[in-house]
Amino acid sequence: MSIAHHRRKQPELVRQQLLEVAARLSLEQGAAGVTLDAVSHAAGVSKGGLLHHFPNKMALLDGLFDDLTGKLDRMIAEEMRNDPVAHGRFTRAYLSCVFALQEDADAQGWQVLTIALLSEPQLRARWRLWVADHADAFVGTDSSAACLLARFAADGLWLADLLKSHDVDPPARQAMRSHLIALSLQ
Amino acid sequence: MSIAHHRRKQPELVRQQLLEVAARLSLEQGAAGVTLDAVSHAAGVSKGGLLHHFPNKMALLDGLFDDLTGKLDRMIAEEMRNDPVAHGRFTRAYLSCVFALQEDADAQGWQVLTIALLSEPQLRARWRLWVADHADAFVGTDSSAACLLARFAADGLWLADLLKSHDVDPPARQAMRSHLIALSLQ
DNA sequence: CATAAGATACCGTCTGGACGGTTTGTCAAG
DNA sequence: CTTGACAAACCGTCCAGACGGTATCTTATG
Repeated sequence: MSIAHHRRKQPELVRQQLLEVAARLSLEQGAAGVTLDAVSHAAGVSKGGLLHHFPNKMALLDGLFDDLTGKLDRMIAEEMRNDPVAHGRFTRAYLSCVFALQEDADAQGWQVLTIALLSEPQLRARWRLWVADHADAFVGTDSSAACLLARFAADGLWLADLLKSHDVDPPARQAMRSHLIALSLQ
Repeated sequence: MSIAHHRRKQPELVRQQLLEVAARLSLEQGAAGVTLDAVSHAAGVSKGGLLHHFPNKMALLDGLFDDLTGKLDRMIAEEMRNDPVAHGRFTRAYLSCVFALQEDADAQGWQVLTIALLSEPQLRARWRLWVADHADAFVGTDSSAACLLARFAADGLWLADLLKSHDVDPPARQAMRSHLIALSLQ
């Protein structure tokens, strides 16, 4: 009898909403705040409704993972298309994405994902796979020590942002980025 | 009637054991695996026994935090004492510790701490404090962009080790370290 | 086009188990 | 004999997931 029961059905939108809410909740309340009850309620859907879209909690986290790595892959592909230099091309695209992500609307999603990644061994394994796939794919152009270092530094900055442990002002950020791009070309 | 009741009392040892086990458990089973039941059982102590040493779960995590940051502080101080160059001295000490930590017995502890840090807003705050304190203390010598970058890169490598997402062989590791030390001197 | 017959998208309740924490009791050391 | 170091049973809460139902959508058929 409730609203959602009678409103126009929009499964894809509800699904998206659930993922979005899951990301937001973990930001605000920590990973422990991501409960089926909380997510479904905040998304304006019953728990049964949530479990219809995602048969269990892991599936929800997997959905988040797919969603975000999908976007990341597309962003990276886009960046790589605009880069004429082969050597370090993937690394530079990765850098661009990580630096862009700080102000992006998806930043929240990435943050929850990081937390979930570290917490859930299963998602850790999926991330490992993602990294291995890309390392394989770009072994010819991006396997140098310098490129690896540049990517690690980007990860470190990203981690600092996540923990809000350092405050890096925009000019310093830009300088850092230039430095890392130079590294990727070396 | 049980063993622990009759064995020679050794509270400090039990306390240490509990911290150690908590670290190990989260490594093997993820942060969710760190339950009072699991920790106490694996440490050969009852839950009541655990709660005697740590009045609640947060106190256990706090204990872990104190234990590890204490060790880190001592390691850093030790490294800094042996470094004649003032500029970037803290950064180099930090680098040494992070690189040393990979093979260290405490590595596990640090890994659980990272996970807990990301999961628990309260511990995030404590880490923020630690970073702020050290940034203040060494603002004269280690606040350059190059030093910050070097530390970020070390964090990134550490994260990669935690996630086991990249495999960096020892020579590459060494090269990376040299590079970062050079950065800290620049 | 109408409509029956599924298929899909939900709702709301219930349950079993886990988990953090309390309380009470017991033993041993000083 | 007091106190610290545990044990063991217990409690309230929360949570993942199951289940049975209802409403809307789609499709095929007459």
